[in-house]
Amino acid sequence: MPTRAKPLRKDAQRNRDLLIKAAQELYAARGLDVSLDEIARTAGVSSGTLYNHFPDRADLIGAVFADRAGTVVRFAEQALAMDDPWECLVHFLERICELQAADRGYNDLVCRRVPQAPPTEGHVRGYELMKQIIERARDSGALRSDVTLEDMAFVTWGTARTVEATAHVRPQAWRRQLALMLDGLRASAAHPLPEPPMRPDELADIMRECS
Amino acid sequence: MPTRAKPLRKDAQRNRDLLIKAAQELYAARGLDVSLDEIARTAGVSSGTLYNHFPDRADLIGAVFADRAGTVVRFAEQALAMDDPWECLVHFLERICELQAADRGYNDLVCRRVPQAPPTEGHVRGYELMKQIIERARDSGALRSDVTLEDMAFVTWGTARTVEATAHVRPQAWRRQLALMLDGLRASAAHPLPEPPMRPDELADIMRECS
DNA sequence: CAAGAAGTTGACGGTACAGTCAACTTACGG
DNA sequence: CCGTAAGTTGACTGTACCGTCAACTTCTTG
Repeated sequence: MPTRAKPLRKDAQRNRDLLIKAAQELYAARGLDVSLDEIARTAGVSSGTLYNHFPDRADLIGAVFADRAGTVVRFAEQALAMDDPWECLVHFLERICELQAADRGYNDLVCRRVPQAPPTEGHVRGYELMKQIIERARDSGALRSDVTLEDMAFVTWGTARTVEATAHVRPQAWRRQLALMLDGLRASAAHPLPEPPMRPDELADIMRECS
Repeated sequence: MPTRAKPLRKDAQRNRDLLIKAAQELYAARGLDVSLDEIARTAGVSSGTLYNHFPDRADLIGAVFADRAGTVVRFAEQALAMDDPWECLVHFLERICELQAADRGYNDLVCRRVPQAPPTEGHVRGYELMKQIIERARDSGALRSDVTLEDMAFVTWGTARTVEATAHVRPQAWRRQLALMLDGLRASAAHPLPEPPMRPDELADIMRECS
């Protein structure tokens, strides 16, 4: 089945691409708070055209980051191809955090008050692969047995603000934070945890709401 | 030496207090992005009065959080009164994170794009005490030897977004994240770190700019 | 209890942004 | 190459916010 139900007119497609490109660049550089007017201006079209293609702000964000789920899936697959289960986990988390560090928009998306990204099938697949990564690392005895997939959100959230804060002065600082966190995730480091892990549905709620 | 250079008029003092109280409550509940108009409205005064007392947004924020440095100092002193150096560190960090969790305004202040909080002498004292806490824990052999005071920023930044994200669904989730991070800070968990620690002046830059 | 100093008011001007729409322009099928 | 559907434009409305100020009110002091 082909992608488009309605084959977009030539100029319309061109403008759509220009808008997504402009939005992508502005988001990457300055986060998701860029005004829609500025995106239209940067793309060289009028604001009306923007609203024509993307009625809601979320539509534009969705279009810009549509491929990101696929990128994450690729990272996960690359990681799973590695021999050592622990290295696999480390490699995957590093890649994710690099993505956050390289794109402020994506960093925001991770859980800022963003007008709702719709959960695609790519997300589901990424979720499955991440589960594999975690389970493999845990079964190998390298990852502590009391952490869950949901705990990985702590890595992401933890990195998120550090990336923002240190972007200008020390853009690699998050690597140090991640390394400290990883040392805390090793089975050999395990001490009892105070709070039960988040349930999958709780995490889904959190991702969805972002009040 | 008394506090005031100019003894404020009675009603002026009352309005000032009302404004600070209103700002404090709104900040705590919704973060630092509350509009100045709303603060004035909540306090029951006109916007002109607000600008009269606090010409700049930073002045108001400064007034609201003037006592926070003192609170941190108290926490540090309480912690240092404890016997076990490791417990001392844990206790202190938990208190700080509890502060973040209880007050969205403070959580923002930790390093959001905030219009500059002026560094007071209370800050300096807090800094000194924190240094003591770290050194004690390190000298005792409980805290890994390759972490510095500046690394504690990772704890704060890490907690910051987690608190935001989980506030509604799992307000205590940060405790689990903190516990994982603490396990990574133990000497027994130490693996080589990839990035050199932030220098004090770098961290100061980061806190100051918040571009 | 004056009288002026100190403080307050709320309407006002300016700016930035979201979103709409009638008039115009362009592309495409026949 | 023409007619129409598809798409674009940019001015416009509405809203929310910051910050100012001249006229007004309240406190204080002698």
